[in-house]
Amino acid sequence: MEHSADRELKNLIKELMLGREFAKQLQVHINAPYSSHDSRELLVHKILNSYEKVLNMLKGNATVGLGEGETQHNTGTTITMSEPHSHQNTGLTIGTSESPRSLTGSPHSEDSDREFRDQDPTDVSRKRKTMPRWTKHVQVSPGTGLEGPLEDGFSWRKYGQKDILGAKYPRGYYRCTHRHVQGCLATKQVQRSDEDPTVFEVTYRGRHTCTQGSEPNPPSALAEKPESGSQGNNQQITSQQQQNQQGILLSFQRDLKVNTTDLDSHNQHFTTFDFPSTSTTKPETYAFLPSLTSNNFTGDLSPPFMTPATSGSNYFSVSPSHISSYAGNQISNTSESEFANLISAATSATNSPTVALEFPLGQMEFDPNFTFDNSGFFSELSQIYKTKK
DNA sequence: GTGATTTGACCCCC
DNA sequence: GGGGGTCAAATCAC
Repeated sequence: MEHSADRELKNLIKELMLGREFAKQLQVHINAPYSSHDSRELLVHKILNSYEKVLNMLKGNATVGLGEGETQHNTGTTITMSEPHSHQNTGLTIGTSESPRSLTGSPHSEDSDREFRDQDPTDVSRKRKTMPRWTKHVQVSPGTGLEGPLEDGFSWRKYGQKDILGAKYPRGYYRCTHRHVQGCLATKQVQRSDEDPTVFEVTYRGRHTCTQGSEPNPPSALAEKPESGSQGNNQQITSQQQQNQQGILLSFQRDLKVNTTDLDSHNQHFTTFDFPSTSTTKPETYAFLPSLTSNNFTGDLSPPFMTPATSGSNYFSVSPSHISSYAGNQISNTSESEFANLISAATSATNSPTVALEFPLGQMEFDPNFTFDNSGFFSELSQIYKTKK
């Protein structure tokens, strides 16, 4: 079994190294004016594929459920992450094998779902099943006139509304505005609560694969228009999304409360986030994922945690220097430090939540200056991984 | 003119 | 077969 673990670990490392190589290539492309959008997308796709393989490997070995009604409680809004295969909010094995299908799809297609379905119906079915879901309960202040829950930092486009059996109010269906351009598959559903019309149940599905870097929003968009129609969840960190984070924070501070009642009891290994009720924390200290397609990495490595708005996203933040150092490193380190770097790169290269949640981060103590290229951390991580076998 | 929303219809999954 | 999710044409708003 030990040998098996070693072998799997080597496979993990191998796959991560592959991903890192793609990331390096991507970095070159990002900085190269001649690089085409398609080639960058292809690289992103390769990277994601690589990391998803890793995540699947990890899932098979270190699956950790958050348990029923996994929530995070801080100020009042309830966030519930759902088992991807289940339509019930019964728990979470955070992680999805879904790949950003539209990254390779034709961006001109309005109907990306159907197009994809035509390509591989079976896969679509699987993707739909494995699409990560998480739900927020958002209370709006009466009299705000808001019919839908709040901007949350992303731009959404409504594509449907349907009356739901047994529900007083229709359910609204939204998808990412960048779906066509960037193939972002993030969607959300907004359902007003029967019991309390001021409460909206917002169910997010899928991850934001949009970088939004290719069409940056005005930096002040959120700050100046906090009540704008843009809504959504956060999955990646780009320059724009960092701004989005501010909007998210403002939004959550204003309207949301995070219920983490059951979280600790279900998994004490998790690094729980502490969502501040006041806005003294820098947005970038929240763990939003640096986008691969943006070289505008920001953020220090403040304590990693996940914000409700990033449920289903990474909660590692990586500093630019770290990223660049990864890209510049030769693969010549010890296996553990290499693993450390790779994991770090991996966590920065995918917005899948799997890595973060399936590593018992809580066993490590994070200090405010912690960095993920800390080889000690990954040495321990590697050790934990082995002992779980 | 362009982009967002509405809404009836269609498709898929349970 | 029914319900939920999505599509896409029509309509609206800017």
